[in-house]
Amino acid sequence: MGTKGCLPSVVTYTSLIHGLCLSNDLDEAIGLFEEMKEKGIVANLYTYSSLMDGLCKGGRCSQAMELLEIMTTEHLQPNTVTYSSLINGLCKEQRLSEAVELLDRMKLRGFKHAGLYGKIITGFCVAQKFQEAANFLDEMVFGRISPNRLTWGLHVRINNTVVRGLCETDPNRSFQLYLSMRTRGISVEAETFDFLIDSFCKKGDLHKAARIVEEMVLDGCIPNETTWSTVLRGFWDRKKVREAAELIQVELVKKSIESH
DNA sequence: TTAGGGTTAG
Repeated sequence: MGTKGCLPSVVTYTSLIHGLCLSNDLDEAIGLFEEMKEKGIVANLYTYSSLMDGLCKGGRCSQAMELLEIMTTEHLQPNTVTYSSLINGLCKEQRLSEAVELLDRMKLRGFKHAGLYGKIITGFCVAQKFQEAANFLDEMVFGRISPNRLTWGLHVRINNTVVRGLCETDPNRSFQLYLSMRTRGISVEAETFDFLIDSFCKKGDLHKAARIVEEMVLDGCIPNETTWSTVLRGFWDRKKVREAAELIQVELVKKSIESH
Protein backbone atom coordinates (compact mmCIF):
# COMPACT_ATOMS: atom_id res chain seq x y z
CA MET A 1 0.00 0.00 0.00
CA GLY A 2 2.81 2.30 0.95
CA THR A 3 4.58 1.98 -2.41
CA LYS A 4 1.40 2.98 -4.16
CA GLY A 5 1.09 6.05 -2.04
CA CYS A 6 -1.83 4.69 -0.12
CA LEU A 7 -0.90 4.62 3.52
CA PRO A 8 -2.81 2.38 5.94
CA SER A 9 -5.11 4.26 8.25
CA VAL A 10 -6.60 3.45 11.61
CA VAL A 11 -9.41 1.67 9.74
CA THR A 12 -6.95 -0.54 7.87
CA TYR A 13 -5.24 -1.54 11.08
CA THR A 14 -8.50 -2.09 12.90
CA SER A 15 -9.75 -4.38 10.15
CA LEU A 16 -6.56 -6.41 10.29
CA ILE A 17 -6.58 -6.61 14.07
CA HIS A 18 -10.19 -7.70 13.99
CA GLY A 19 -9.41 -10.41 11.46
CA LEU A 20 -6.44 -11.68 13.44
CA CYS A 21 -8.59 -11.84 16.54
CA LEU A 22 -11.21 -13.85 14.67
CA SER A 23 -8.57 -16.42 13.80
CA ASN A 24 -7.23 -16.27 17.34
CA ASP A 25 -3.82 -14.92 16.33
CA LEU A 26 -3.75 -12.71 19.38
CA ASP A 27 -0.04 -12.07 19.61
CA GLU A 28 0.00 -10.97 15.98
CA ALA A 29 -2.96 -8.70 16.66
CA ILE A 30 -1.08 -7.13 19.56
CA GLY A 31 1.94 -6.80 17.30
CA LEU A 32 -0.05 -4.78 14.79
CA PHE A 33 -1.50 -2.70 17.58
CA GLU A 34 2.03 -1.80 18.70
CA GLU A 35 3.12 -1.19 15.13
CA MET A 36 0.40 1.31 14.43
CA LYS A 37 1.29 3.17 17.60
CA GLU A 38 4.91 3.38 16.50
CA LYS A 39 3.77 4.81 13.20
CA GLY A 40 1.81 7.45 15.01
CA ILE A 41 -1.58 6.15 14.00
CA VAL A 42 -3.95 6.66 16.91
CA ALA A 43 -6.14 3.71 17.87
CA ASN A 44 -9.81 4.53 18.29
CA LEU A 45 -12.78 2.94 20.08
CA TYR A 46 -13.22 0.34 17.35
CA THR A 47 -9.57 -0.70 17.48
CA TYR A 48 -9.64 -1.12 21.25
CA SER A 49 -12.97 -2.91 21.24
CA SER A 50 -11.83 -5.39 18.59
CA LEU A 51 -8.61 -6.25 20.33
CA MET A 52 -10.22 -6.44 23.77
CA ASP A 53 -12.95 -8.72 22.50
CA GLY A 54 -10.38 -10.99 20.92
CA LEU A 55 -8.35 -11.16 24.11
CA CYS A 56 -11.43 -11.92 26.20
CA LYS A 57 -12.53 -14.69 23.87
CA GLY A 58 -9.03 -16.15 23.99
CA GLY A 59 -9.14 -16.30 27.79
CA ARG A 60 -6.84 -13.33 28.25
CA CYS A 61 -9.14 -11.00 30.13
CA SER A 62 -6.39 -9.53 32.26
CA GLN A 63 -4.74 -8.10 29.20
CA ALA A 64 -8.04 -6.72 27.98
CA MET A 65 -8.52 -5.04 31.36
CA GLU A 66 -5.09 -3.44 31.03
CA LEU A 67 -6.17 -2.03 27.70
CA LEU A 68 -9.25 -0.60 29.36
CA GLU A 69 -7.00 1.40 31.67
CA ILE A 70 -4.81 2.52 28.78
CA MET A 71 -7.70 3.69 26.67
CA THR A 72 -9.04 5.87 29.45
CA THR A 73 -5.66 7.55 29.79
CA GLU A 74 -6.04 8.32 26.10
CA HIS A 75 -9.42 9.93 26.82
CA LEU A 76 -11.36 7.24 25.00
CA GLN A 77 -14.68 6.33 26.66
CA PRO A 78 -15.62 2.66 26.49
CA ASN A 79 -19.17 2.09 25.27
CA THR A 80 -21.71 -0.73 25.49
CA VAL A 81 -19.84 -2.81 22.93
CA THR A 82 -16.58 -2.53 24.84
CA TYR A 83 -18.16 -3.36 28.18
CA SER A 84 -20.12 -6.18 26.65
CA SER A 85 -16.97 -7.95 25.51
CA LEU A 86 -15.28 -7.48 28.86
CA ILE A 87 -18.22 -8.63 30.95
CA ASN A 88 -18.66 -11.68 28.76
CA GLY A 89 -15.02 -12.58 29.15
CA LEU A 90 -14.89 -11.96 32.88
CA CYS A 91 -17.99 -14.07 33.47
CA LYS A 92 -16.50 -16.87 31.44
CA GLU A 93 -13.44 -16.79 33.68
CA GLN A 94 -15.68 -16.62 36.78
CA ARG A 95 -14.29 -13.21 37.74
CA LEU A 96 -17.69 -12.04 38.84
CA SER A 97 -16.79 -9.21 41.17
CA GLU A 98 -14.89 -7.50 38.37
CA ALA A 99 -17.78 -8.09 35.98
CA VAL A 100 -20.16 -6.53 38.51
CA GLU A 101 -17.84 -3.56 38.87
CA LEU A 102 -18.00 -2.94 35.14
CA LEU A 103 -21.76 -3.28 35.16
CA ASP A 104 -21.81 -0.60 37.88
CA ARG A 105 -19.74 1.68 35.71
CA MET A 106 -22.18 1.16 32.86
CA LYS A 107 -25.10 1.94 35.14
CA LEU A 108 -23.44 5.19 36.18
CA ARG A 109 -23.33 6.19 32.55
CA GLY A 110 -26.95 5.26 31.98
CA PHE A 111 -26.47 2.07 30.01
CA LYS A 112 -29.13 -0.47 30.89
CA HIS A 113 -28.54 -3.81 29.37
CA ALA A 114 -30.65 -6.85 30.19
CA GLY A 115 -28.36 -9.17 28.27
CA LEU A 116 -25.37 -8.31 30.43
CA TYR A 117 -27.37 -8.76 33.62
CA GLY A 118 -28.17 -12.17 32.19
CA LYS A 119 -24.50 -13.00 31.77
CA ILE A 120 -23.69 -12.00 35.33
CA ILE A 121 -26.69 -13.81 36.81
CA THR A 122 -25.75 -16.94 34.89
CA GLY A 123 -22.24 -16.59 36.28
CA PHE A 124 -23.57 -16.52 39.84
CA CYS A 125 -25.74 -19.56 39.09
CA VAL A 126 -22.73 -21.48 37.83
CA ALA A 127 -20.93 -20.52 41.05
CA GLN A 128 -23.96 -21.78 43.02
CA LYS A 129 -24.48 -18.30 44.48
CA PHE A 130 -28.21 -18.12 44.02
CA GLN A 131 -28.86 -15.37 46.56
CA GLU A 132 -26.65 -13.01 44.62
CA ALA A 133 -28.29 -14.13 41.39
CA ALA A 134 -31.70 -13.33 42.87
CA ASN A 135 -30.49 -9.91 44.00
CA PHE A 136 -29.64 -9.02 40.42
CA LEU A 137 -33.01 -10.28 39.20
CA ASP A 138 -34.66 -8.01 41.78
CA GLU A 139 -32.51 -5.15 40.59
CA MET A 140 -33.71 -5.72 37.04
CA VAL A 141 -37.30 -5.52 38.21
CA PHE A 142 -36.76 -2.34 40.24
CA GLY A 143 -34.72 -0.75 37.48
CA ARG A 144 -37.32 -1.69 34.89
CA ILE A 145 -34.68 -3.41 32.82
CA SER A 146 -36.57 -5.80 30.64
CA PRO A 147 -35.29 -8.16 28.01
CA ASN A 148 -36.18 -7.66 24.37
CA ARG A 149 -37.62 -10.06 21.85
CA LEU A 150 -34.26 -11.77 21.46
CA THR A 151 -33.13 -11.98 25.06
CA TRP A 152 -36.53 -13.02 26.38
CA GLY A 153 -35.88 -16.75 26.12
CA LEU A 154 -32.62 -16.43 28.02
CA HIS A 155 -34.36 -14.41 30.68
CA VAL A 156 -37.01 -17.07 31.18
CA ARG A 157 -34.36 -19.73 31.57
CA ILE A 158 -32.41 -17.66 34.08
CA ASN A 159 -35.45 -17.02 36.26
CA ASN A 160 -36.25 -20.71 36.30
CA THR A 161 -32.67 -21.61 37.16
CA VAL A 162 -32.56 -19.19 40.07
CA VAL A 163 -35.87 -20.45 41.51
CA ARG A 164 -34.60 -24.01 41.37
CA GLY A 165 -31.27 -23.05 42.88
CA LEU A 166 -32.88 -21.19 45.76
CA CYS A 167 -35.08 -24.17 46.65
CA GLU A 168 -32.15 -25.80 48.36
CA THR A 169 -31.06 -22.94 50.61
CA ASP A 170 -33.94 -20.50 50.82
CA PRO A 171 -37.33 -21.91 49.80
CA ASN A 172 -39.17 -18.79 50.93
CA ARG A 173 -37.21 -16.55 48.65
CA SER A 174 -37.59 -19.09 45.91
CA PHE A 175 -41.35 -18.90 46.36
CA GLN A 176 -41.23 -15.12 46.32
CA LEU A 177 -39.39 -15.13 43.02
CA TYR A 178 -41.80 -17.72 41.68
CA LEU A 179 -44.71 -15.41 42.47
CA SER A 180 -42.99 -12.47 40.89
CA MET A 181 -42.38 -14.50 37.75
CA ARG A 182 -46.06 -15.28 37.52
CA THR A 183 -47.05 -11.64 37.81
CA ARG A 184 -44.48 -10.70 35.19
CA GLY A 185 -45.73 -13.34 32.77
CA ILE A 186 -42.53 -15.38 32.76
CA SER A 187 -43.44 -19.00 32.21
CA VAL A 188 -42.53 -21.46 34.92
CA GLU A 189 -41.11 -24.68 33.55
CA ALA A 190 -42.50 -28.03 34.66
CA GLU A 191 -39.25 -28.98 36.32
CA THR A 192 -39.26 -25.77 38.33
CA PHE A 193 -42.69 -26.62 39.71
CA ASP A 194 -41.32 -30.03 40.71
CA PHE A 195 -38.42 -28.41 42.58
CA LEU A 196 -40.71 -26.02 44.46
CA ILE A 197 -43.20 -28.69 45.41
CA ASP A 198 -40.49 -31.04 46.58
CA SER A 199 -38.84 -28.33 48.63
CA PHE A 200 -42.06 -27.33 50.45
CA CYS A 201 -42.97 -30.93 51.11
CA LYS A 202 -39.59 -31.47 52.72
CA LYS A 203 -40.11 -28.35 54.78
CA GLY A 204 -43.48 -29.64 55.89
CA ASP A 205 -45.36 -26.72 54.36
CA LEU A 206 -47.92 -28.85 52.62
CA HIS A 207 -50.43 -26.12 52.01
CA LYS A 208 -47.95 -24.21 49.93
CA ALA A 209 -47.00 -27.37 48.08
CA ALA A 210 -50.64 -28.07 47.32
CA ARG A 211 -51.15 -24.53 46.16
CA ILE A 212 -48.26 -24.82 43.75
CA VAL A 213 -49.62 -28.08 42.38
CA GLU A 214 -52.89 -26.30 41.77
CA GLU A 215 -51.21 -23.43 39.95
CA MET A 216 -49.14 -25.87 37.98
CA VAL A 217 -52.25 -27.60 36.72
CA LEU A 218 -53.87 -24.23 35.97
CA ASP A 219 -50.86 -23.44 33.79
CA GLY A 220 -51.49 -26.59 31.83
CA CYS A 221 -48.54 -28.50 33.28
CA ILE A 222 -49.42 -32.06 34.18
CA PRO A 223 -47.53 -33.09 37.31
CA ASN A 224 -45.64 -36.30 36.75
CA GLU A 225 -45.84 -39.32 38.97
CA THR A 226 -42.92 -38.27 41.14
CA THR A 227 -44.53 -34.93 41.93
CA TRP A 228 -47.85 -36.51 42.78
CA SER A 229 -46.29 -39.08 45.02
CA THR A 230 -44.15 -36.44 46.72
CA VAL A 231 -47.21 -34.42 47.64
CA LEU A 232 -49.29 -37.42 48.61
CA ARG A 233 -46.49 -38.75 50.77
CA GLY A 234 -46.25 -35.37 52.43
CA PHE A 235 -49.92 -35.44 53.35
CA TRP A 236 -49.87 -39.11 54.15
CA ASP A 237 -47.17 -38.62 56.76
CA ARG A 238 -49.61 -36.57 58.78
CA LYS A 239 -51.90 -38.87 60.60
CA LYS A 240 -54.70 -36.39 61.11
CA VAL A 241 -54.83 -35.51 57.46
CA ARG A 242 -55.08 -39.16 56.63
CA GLU A 243 -57.98 -39.61 59.00
CA ALA A 244 -59.75 -36.60 57.55
CA ALA A 245 -59.19 -37.89 54.05
CA GLU A 246 -60.67 -41.23 55.04
CA LEU A 247 -63.71 -39.52 56.48
CA ILE A 248 -64.20 -37.53 53.30
CA GLN A 249 -63.93 -40.70 51.31
CA VAL A 250 -66.64 -42.32 53.42
CA GLU A 251 -68.86 -39.28 52.83
CA LEU A 252 -68.26 -39.40 49.11
CA VAL A 253 -69.08 -43.07 48.90
CA LYS A 254 -72.30 -42.49 50.88
CA LYS A 255 -73.31 -39.60 48.59
CA SER A 256 -72.63 -41.53 45.45
CA ILE A 257 -74.76 -44.40 46.70
CA GLU A 258 -77.57 -41.97 47.59
CA SER A 259 -77.47 -40.29 44.22
CA HIS A 260 -77.80 -43.59 42.44
C1' DT B 1 -15.12 2.85 6.23
C1' DT B 2 -13.55 -0.27 11.57
C1' DA B 3 -16.09 -3.21 17.33
C1' DG B 4 -20.51 -7.68 20.47
C1' DG B 5 -24.65 -10.39 21.57
C1' DG B 6 -29.26 -11.95 21.76
C1' DT B 7 -34.41 -16.20 19.27
C1' DT B 8 -36.67 -19.68 16.58
C1' DA B 9 -40.04 -22.49 13.56
C1' DG B 10 -40.19 -24.13 9.15
